[in-house]
Amino acid sequence: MAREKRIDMVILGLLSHEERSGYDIKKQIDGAISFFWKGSFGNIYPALKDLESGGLIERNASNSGPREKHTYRITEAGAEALKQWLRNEQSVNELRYETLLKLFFSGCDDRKTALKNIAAFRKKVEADLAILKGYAANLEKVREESADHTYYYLTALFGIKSYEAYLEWCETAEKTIKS
Amino acid sequence: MAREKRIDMVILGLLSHEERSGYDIKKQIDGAISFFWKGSFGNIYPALKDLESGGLIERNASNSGPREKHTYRITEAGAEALKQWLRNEQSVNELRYETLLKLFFSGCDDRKTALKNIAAFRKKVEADLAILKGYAANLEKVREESADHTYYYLTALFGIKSYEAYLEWCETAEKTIKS
DNA sequence: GAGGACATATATCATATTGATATATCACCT
DNA sequence: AGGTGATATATCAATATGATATATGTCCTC
Repeated sequence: MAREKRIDMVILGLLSHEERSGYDIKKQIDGAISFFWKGSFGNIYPALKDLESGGLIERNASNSGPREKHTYRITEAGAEALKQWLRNEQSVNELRYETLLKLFFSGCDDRKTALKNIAAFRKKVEADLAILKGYAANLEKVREESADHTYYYLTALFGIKSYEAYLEWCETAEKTIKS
Repeated sequence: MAREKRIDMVILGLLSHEERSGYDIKKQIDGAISFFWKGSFGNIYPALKDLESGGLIERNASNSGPREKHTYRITEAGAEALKQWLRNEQSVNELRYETLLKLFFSGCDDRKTALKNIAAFRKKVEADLAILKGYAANLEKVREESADHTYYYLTALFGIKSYEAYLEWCETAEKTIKS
């Protein structure tokens, strides 16, 4: 069997707080979640249909607005499935870093190429780190309000710590390659 | 268009050093490369055929041994394609961390679940860190021999620095959740 | 030397994901 | 009236994953 559909769990997790449409879900994933998990319309919409036919979510009556938009709510079975997944300690954690792949094969070209790739990586990391820091600062203010905010904060902190380590590594890597 | 086939570049990079079979390539990816890029038979074998028909690699005459095994060598066109890719500064770098996804939604269950997931994550990171450290120690010894080894070492160092940051984060996360 | 376990070697398939594109409405500004 | 960009859903080709199928070679043990 191929890997389980994690997008199902992302959807259930997001719906556990509030009713949402597919479009809303995509926007949310693109925000806070995207740095550790991705989602696309191409898997969100089919997943919504599957979850509905499996009884894990229910579709609300078309909203009153003029535009076609259907929101979904989580069912009890859905909440149970979400909990089961949370309680399963086995998790897939993987990196897909093309920058490291290029560095690994950098012996095939001169060192300037390697340095350029590291410089581009550093630039991206610096930009993303600034975003994460702003996000975490906002979350820290509201951490007392609910446990959820604490968890959101901790995922952001993970990114901050990682990215800071990446920047330190860039220093070392640049020095090593130049020497 | 869907994302470019990076497996092609992994194969070209590996073949740029030595002739190999699909099986050899898989083994190599599973070793040093797997912590930042994955490959499977399901995409390696089709990619070998595509690369061959595109003239980027050539298949050697079946080897003398009794078992079916064909090795491939890189062509000049293949080496050029590899360089072009190396010189393209745009790279896809992404995380897929189910542990963070679970943590993000941990408000749906009690804090014990969150702590268990972090503990499992920590255990895995500690094990992988030990492997990476052993790998890096071996590479440091032979770093003078060729530029390649320096690059291999730097990718391992990236893993070590990241994983050490992860472990620090685990400490903070556990304390925060318990308090 | 028969049998089992495991590594070697290639191939294929169902499922999952990505990234792009298509289509259409709505909100806002000029 | 026209343009831009956000909202909203849907679908598709290309790609990747993980499992399975098939078969041979090697090594150890009983």
